[in-house]
Amino acid sequence: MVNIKDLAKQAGVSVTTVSRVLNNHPYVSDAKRQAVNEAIKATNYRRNINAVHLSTGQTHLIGVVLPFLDHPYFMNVVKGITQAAKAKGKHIVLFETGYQHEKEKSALTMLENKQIDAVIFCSRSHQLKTLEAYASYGPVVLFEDVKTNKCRTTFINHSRVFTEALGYLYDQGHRRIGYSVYRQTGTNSLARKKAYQSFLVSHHLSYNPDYVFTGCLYAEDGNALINQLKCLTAPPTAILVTSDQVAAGMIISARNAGIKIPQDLALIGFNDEPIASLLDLTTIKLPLEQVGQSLLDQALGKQVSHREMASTFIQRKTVEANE
Amino acid sequence: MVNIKDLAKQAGVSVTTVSRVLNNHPYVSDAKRQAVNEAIKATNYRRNINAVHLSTGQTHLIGVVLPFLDHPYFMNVVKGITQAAKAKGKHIVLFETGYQHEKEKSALTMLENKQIDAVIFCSRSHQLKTLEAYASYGPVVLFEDVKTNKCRTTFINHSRVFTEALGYLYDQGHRRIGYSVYRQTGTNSLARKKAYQSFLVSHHLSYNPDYVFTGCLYAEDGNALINQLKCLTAPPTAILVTSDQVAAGMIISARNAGIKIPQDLALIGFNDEPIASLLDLTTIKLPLEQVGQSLLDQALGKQVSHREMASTFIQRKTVEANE
DNA sequence: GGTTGTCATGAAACGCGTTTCATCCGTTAT
DNA sequence: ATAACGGATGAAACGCGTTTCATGACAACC
Repeated sequence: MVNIKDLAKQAGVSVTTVSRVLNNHPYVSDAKRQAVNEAIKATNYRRNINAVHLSTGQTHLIGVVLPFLDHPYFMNVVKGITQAAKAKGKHIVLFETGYQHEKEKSALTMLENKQIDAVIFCSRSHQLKTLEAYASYGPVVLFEDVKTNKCRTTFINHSRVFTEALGYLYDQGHRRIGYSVYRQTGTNSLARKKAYQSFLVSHHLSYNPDYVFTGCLYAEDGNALINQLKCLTAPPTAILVTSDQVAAGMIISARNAGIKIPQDLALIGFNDEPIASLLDLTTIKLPLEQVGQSLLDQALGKQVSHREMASTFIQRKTVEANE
Repeated sequence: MVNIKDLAKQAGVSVTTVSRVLNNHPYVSDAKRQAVNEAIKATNYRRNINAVHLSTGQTHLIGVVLPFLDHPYFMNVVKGITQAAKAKGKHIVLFETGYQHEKEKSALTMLENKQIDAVIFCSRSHQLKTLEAYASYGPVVLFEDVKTNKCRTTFINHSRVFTEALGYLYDQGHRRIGYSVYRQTGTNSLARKKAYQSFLVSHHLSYNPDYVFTGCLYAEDGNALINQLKCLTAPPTAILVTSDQVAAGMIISARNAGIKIPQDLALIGFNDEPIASLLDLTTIKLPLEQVGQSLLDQALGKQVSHREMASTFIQRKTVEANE
């Protein structure tokens, strides 16, 4: 294997000059630059990436922490992150945690040990403070709407999105409106809860705990949700479902249960996953790939920044029946 | 940052001995081993991973090449690979290619440049010969059933699986049997085609090109397939669908089109994706996570090996209607 | 003419763990 | 008693690119 030293000898310059050519630095005369380039070609030189890493102290590895890989929501974020990473010559290290504390911690420890340059939390179970404490070791990026001057964030204003969606359902005549989430305590869920409660108050509706469904993530959970619904004497007439997966499960189960959508039950999903268009599901599209790109961008950035991403309401046929 | 040299001084031993302790090598006396371990604790020493990489010449990075990330099939393989990688202290570099030649090539080039230690092809568009040529630079692992003594393989015998499934449908009385695949030219598709043709011959059935559906990968494609079906005067009474995604799309579209499943159309899916149980889809489960683990294992192994993985027939309600 | 500044260039320091090789010592085998 | 061998240990070589700092040359400015 030829190295930069051989190259220098071959081109009749110093290793510094070679390095400068390699990294496109200024202050190299055209003659020498060309000589180096020729030597590179002649020797089929390959830069030793490990030596670069040792020298620069960077690993070019970005940790990506998420609970589940097998869900379109996270998958799309990862897709965006991966694309952006490739463009920047970075690699990603996946931490599929299932919200286990220790697994999240292992990502933080790797950041502390400089085994990764930065870490992106797509979702977390650790406290914000814990993550902030590690921000001194390297960039910590969050996909959630929290106030912090230590971590970078890209987020969706779930509070506003939820409020708007609830308002839309209200305007369609719905008065018994429910919603589903996965966790009760995540930042997003908390924001939604707050928005929901505020909405009820401002519209003079009473709170019914039976209208709030938790643990909903996959299509099977939508199936279970429909079964729960059947036990209610006054079931909700509309539900905001925080994943199209779940909504899809609901639509399929509802058919079997003889529940007509949207007549008996209106649904609004989230994410605009592929299944949504197939089932004509009205949904709120989130720009997850862009979110991923943004997250990676922030992971590489110098400054702490905060970015809000917009969502899009996609009207199909699970709220209003008319074509 | 303390380094191995400081550590050696602190413990009163040579760097070699420290290295031996760090790597659990034999031939270190208990006394020295303990002294080193104490020094490690006292100084909060962290091994510089980049120095290790430079020294060993390994990157601990494994390339994973696949066409699409957003499909349960590949996602599950990646999941298995990622899990196994974590256990072995390796990291994965994803190459989402969309079957573009150049993108696949970039993975091979990285292998050549020693930027990754090995590369796993979950699916490929390049010729086998091309991949084999790169096997001299590092392990090349394939998820397909091909004869090669240069690349390692983990595979499913799609030919046998297909033959069995076709036989099952035949025994159920079906004589107009079709199948769907994504690509026409992939190893798996070719194996299936062969199995299909052989099956027709041995069962004295005639070949009808209208019964072979290509370009089927996502649920939407299942929707399109049903539309195609409606144009046929003698549509197949049973279809082998090589992804539950597609089968799911078909089931949903079939309902809207008034096609009864399984009475009018029997379906067997593949992969046992989550949606399959929800829709009571009879399917052939592939152990994709285990496949992923095996692939990674082979990527790290010294020897070229070939492993067949078994599939499982999961009977639900899209072939036989009874009970 | 002297000062200041820009461009060009290379020597040397820096980052750090792994592994080979030589050596020394004590023990077992002959 | 002596050769042979295994265990223990450290010096030194190896892997290699980046970056700081010093220096020289030349142009521009006062």
